[in-house]
Amino acid sequence: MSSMSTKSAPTPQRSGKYAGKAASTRQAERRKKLLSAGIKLIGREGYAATSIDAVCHEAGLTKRYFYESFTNSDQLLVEAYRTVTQEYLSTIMLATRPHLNDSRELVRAGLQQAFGFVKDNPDKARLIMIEAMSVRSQLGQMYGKSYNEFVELLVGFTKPFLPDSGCSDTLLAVMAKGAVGAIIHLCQGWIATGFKQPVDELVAGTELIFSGMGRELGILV
Amino acid sequence: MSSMSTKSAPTPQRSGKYAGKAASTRQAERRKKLLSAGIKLIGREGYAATSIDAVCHEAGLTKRYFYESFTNSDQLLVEAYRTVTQEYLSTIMLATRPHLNDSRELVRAGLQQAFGFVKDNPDKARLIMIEAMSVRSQLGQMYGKSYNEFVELLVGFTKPFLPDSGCSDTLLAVMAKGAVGAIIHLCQGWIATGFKQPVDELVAGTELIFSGMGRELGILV
DNA sequence: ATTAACTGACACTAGTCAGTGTCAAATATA
DNA sequence: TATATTTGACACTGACTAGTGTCAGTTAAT
Repeated sequence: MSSMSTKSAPTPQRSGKYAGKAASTRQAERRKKLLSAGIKLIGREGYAATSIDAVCHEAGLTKRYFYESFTNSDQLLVEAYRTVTQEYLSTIMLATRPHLNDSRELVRAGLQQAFGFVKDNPDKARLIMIEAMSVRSQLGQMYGKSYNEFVELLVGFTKPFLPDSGCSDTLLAVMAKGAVGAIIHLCQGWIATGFKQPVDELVAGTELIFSGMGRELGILV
Repeated sequence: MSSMSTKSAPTPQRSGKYAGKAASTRQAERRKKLLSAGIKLIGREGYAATSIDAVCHEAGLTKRYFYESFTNSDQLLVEAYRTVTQEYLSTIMLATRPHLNDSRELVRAGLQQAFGFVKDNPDKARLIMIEAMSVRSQLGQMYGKSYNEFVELLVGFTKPFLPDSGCSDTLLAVMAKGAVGAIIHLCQGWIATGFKQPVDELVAGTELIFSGMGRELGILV
């Protein structure tokens, strides 16, 4: 197994640098290129229509480097999904940060960003909201997981305003999941129809749903 | 092009019957078998993993008969989707018919059936709620269309209870789409986790969402 | 019984794509 | 300059599958 003695370990003549960059740096750059290419193509053409060759071509790399960073296309999808979902959640958290103490403004800012991101990043949105759920294998769990993060974010937003009586946690969870589902579904339809409808209408309608839920939960609006 | 004269039109020696059934009957039966097989396999294994050969095998027929009824697997999916969606809507309309004048009971009965159908027909549910949306091509429009039928059903339910003031039609449409989205999304998660959660919890949570929306719209609850 | 339509099993083609291998050119160090 | 590593282009294999074709056996009617 291990190289034995004098001759079997040839003295490395290089440090791993190439084009002025360390091996790990280059590797990371390649991975990032592939990920971006994957996000773009899967979001634009769909997962089923996106071949590994196409991703590599889009990234300006060859297959060997694909298999350097991913074991198969499923894993690329999983990583792409994770990356974009993370980004999506981050931008929403960022947009809502200034409004954490005003429930009305909190909802508005959150929804504005939730829909705004989709319009500004249609490929990414298609990826996480449409393509991701079709794939079995690992992603099924993956999808559920990030989805829960989303739900937890919402519950986290809600909790501070909640009167401590009210409804059970399970019920609250169902409602939060439903609310997330409403947003996602509206986005899906919005994407499918080429963003015809103005953002404000979507936000306004969703706001009403949320404020209704708030009322139902005993939150003053 | 057209057959010319005396000899070119050989006298047909049969009426088209076979196994005691007319040609059109047999054709329809085969089509139905293929459709059922498609629904089962696509719902169970996913569209991407379902080959035409597999559908034919499941149906107990050979490929020639597939192409007798469908031009390609996309079309099978479209027809399967149309069929199952129709069935789904019908059962909901049936379940709600006795409660058209009591908004509370109407919602309860509708939701009970909306979730109940999913649990009773997991393959069909997976087909129309998960597999269908992933496919581009014709189905994109198809999906949007049936989806709208769903929304219109909901708006139709709501209208009789609606005070004529209130909100615009566009806003109402957004809310209805959101509500449908909430249900579908809850179902998707439910399917993915193997129906662990009891139906009643889902119904109860969704009821709250609906009653909140009702309040927001000025419907007395 | 003979003939023609129908049926089912299966062979065949052509295209796609995942995953691996080869080789020459480019780059860094000695 | 000489050597080893990194890189990119591309060939190659094997598996899968859509769509078409063939052919022998079965059924219905003359």
